[in-house]
Amino acid sequence: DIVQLLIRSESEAPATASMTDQDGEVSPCAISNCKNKVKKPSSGSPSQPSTSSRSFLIDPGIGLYKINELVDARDVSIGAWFEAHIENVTRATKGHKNDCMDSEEAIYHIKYDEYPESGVVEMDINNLRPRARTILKWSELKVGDVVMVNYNVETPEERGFWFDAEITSLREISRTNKEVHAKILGPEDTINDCKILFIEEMYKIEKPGAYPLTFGDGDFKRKSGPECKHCRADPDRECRFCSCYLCGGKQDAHMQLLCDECNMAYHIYCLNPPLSKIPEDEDWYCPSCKNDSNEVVKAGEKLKQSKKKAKMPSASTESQRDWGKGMACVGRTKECTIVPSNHYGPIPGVPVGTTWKFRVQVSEAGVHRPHVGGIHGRSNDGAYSLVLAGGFEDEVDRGDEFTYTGSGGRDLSGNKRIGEHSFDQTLTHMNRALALNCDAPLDDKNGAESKNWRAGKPVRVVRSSKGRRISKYAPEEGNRYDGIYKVVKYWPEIGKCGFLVWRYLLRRDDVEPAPWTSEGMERTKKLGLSVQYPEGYLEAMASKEKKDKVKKQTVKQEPTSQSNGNQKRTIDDGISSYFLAFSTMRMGDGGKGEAFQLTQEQQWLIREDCMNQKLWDEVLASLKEGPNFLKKLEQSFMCVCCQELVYQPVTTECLHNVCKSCLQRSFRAEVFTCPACRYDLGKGYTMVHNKILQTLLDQFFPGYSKGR
DNA sequence: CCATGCGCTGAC
DNA sequence: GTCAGCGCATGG
Repeated sequence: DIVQLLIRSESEAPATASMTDQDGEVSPCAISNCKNKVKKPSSGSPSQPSTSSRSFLIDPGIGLYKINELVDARDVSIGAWFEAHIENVTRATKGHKNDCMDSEEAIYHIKYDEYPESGVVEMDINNLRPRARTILKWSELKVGDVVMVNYNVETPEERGFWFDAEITSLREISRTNKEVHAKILGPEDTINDCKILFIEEMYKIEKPGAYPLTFGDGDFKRKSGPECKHCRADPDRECRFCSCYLCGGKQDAHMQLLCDECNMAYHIYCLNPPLSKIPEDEDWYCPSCKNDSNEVVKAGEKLKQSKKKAKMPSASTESQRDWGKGMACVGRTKECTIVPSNHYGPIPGVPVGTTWKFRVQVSEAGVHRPHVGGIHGRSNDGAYSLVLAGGFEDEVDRGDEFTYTGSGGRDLSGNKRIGEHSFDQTLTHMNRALALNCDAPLDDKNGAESKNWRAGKPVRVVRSSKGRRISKYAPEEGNRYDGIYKVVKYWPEIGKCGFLVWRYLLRRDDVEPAPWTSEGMERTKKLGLSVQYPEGYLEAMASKEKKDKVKKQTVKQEPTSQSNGNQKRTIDDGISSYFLAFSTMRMGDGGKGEAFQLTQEQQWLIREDCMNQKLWDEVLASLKEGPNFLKKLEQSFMCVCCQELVYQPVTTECLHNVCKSCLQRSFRAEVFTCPACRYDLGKGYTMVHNKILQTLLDQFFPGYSKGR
């Protein structure tokens, strides 16, 4: 399966090393390194690449592309054409192969040769159009041209998605219609006379053989029944090439205009304003397709400043500072996907006591997502987490109980993130969110107190070392996750700053011991929780301070530097219960940490999930590794399609676990094989939701289902 | 699209 | 030691 290949390529490709490769060489296709199941052609031809057939329209190493919408815009103008090498294809976030072919969310990493400063950009395949292969027009077709064709040819055989064909004859039927015959160029199945049915989505090959001949491996199967001549699907099914993009109708084909940019069809009468007749001009572009030649960035030209950047104050100032180099302005490199951003309660796998040097890391871990803000919440829902950083002198911290101050009331002029207190706070935005956590009716005048504070919504609390100036519970370094607290009451008052502030009383309600208690310290030690630094940070600091020959850090950082932890859950009430999951086993071989203890129910469920017995055996072997158990579990039950923990898993006959929705998407695209191993499941396959596995995963990763 | 923000660092 | 001011994620 293509998606799997992409994923493999991510793990096998030397990501950063090859990114900096400046020699201009086309990097070998990462996909070809994979042990994929795509059948190689049995005989080679000079023009056939030595790599196995590639499965994607976009290949490493091919030329000029257009970005309409960047997932990560960095320094690139949206809508720009630019010249680039596809460095490797890293990830298809969603969708099956066939979906990716003509739609949504495949994400690529590419390298700009001309714009090395732009680095890695992720983009949406749908907005990435190969221009090195000219999109053809009927008027340009000549006998002898080599073109890329796919399902637009009528052949006696079933074919893959894309292959080269040489035009052998042309006969003009009308201004808009030609009968075109071609010879397919291929190593094993040269077909002398095939008919090209339509030309949309067809590309002229400027250097025949320079591109892979085959992009698919024959997944497209001709159907025996009636079919649309464009998509070859059921004639009643909507086809993007012959249905009007606006009304969806197929009628009045002679009244349809095809956009020369996106190739979509439009009824002239559906347009706004409508056209009375087919325009004389050869080219026509639909309203949503820009065709501004100023937008094309030629090789060697500088990219235009992106709109977003142009708006920023930095555009007008001539600052010499190299913003973005240090940790002041970096972006996330990871994202917590195991639970949604509006998740209440602990993050599965992050034990109390986990400490990160920088706020951005806390964000990556999903414990407190905003980079700067103190409260994370939603004004109509509640607050999920907060950071105690001693921003207000009049806050009191007694460890298991503390007062906290809302946000706002600060003068942020001058593009600041924190500033002088200069006006009253209101119970809106995050302040309202935090108030909603209190189990009492909202009162934005006088505040409120809960009669049953434990019934409030849980808040993850992080203490920052900055809080040391007012609190002895703050960590010495970095930001430490201290567990779950609840809002006991909140009230407005005039703070030391002289303005009205909203104040909150939070009280700890967590079964995991607090890090400053003796029990907590012991556990921190046992789990080996030391301050985590960003990857390469310590090394960078060390080389920066060469004069300090004395190595301060004797503790070597673990390569993944990710926090680990374990937990189990019986009631999903948002209260941390990792602690119950551990038995304090003694580790004989120097292994640190606590072993993960399964409940009776979990043991029973695992035994019941007999189809996954082999997988469970593997996973259970890491029970002793405590903190690594959940990691291993997550890996083992990852869906190959969406790259996340399987949701509503279907365990296939070939013993792979795929999200039901992912499998359904594959089936909708008429691919009836297992996404993991291509085992033919058959069109009539009944997808059975493995509820036992779902129950188990919900227990191990509380909250993850809610994000799906 | 815009507003918000209990960080962070290099320059002074 | 102080401080200006950046990108970024997030919510609305």
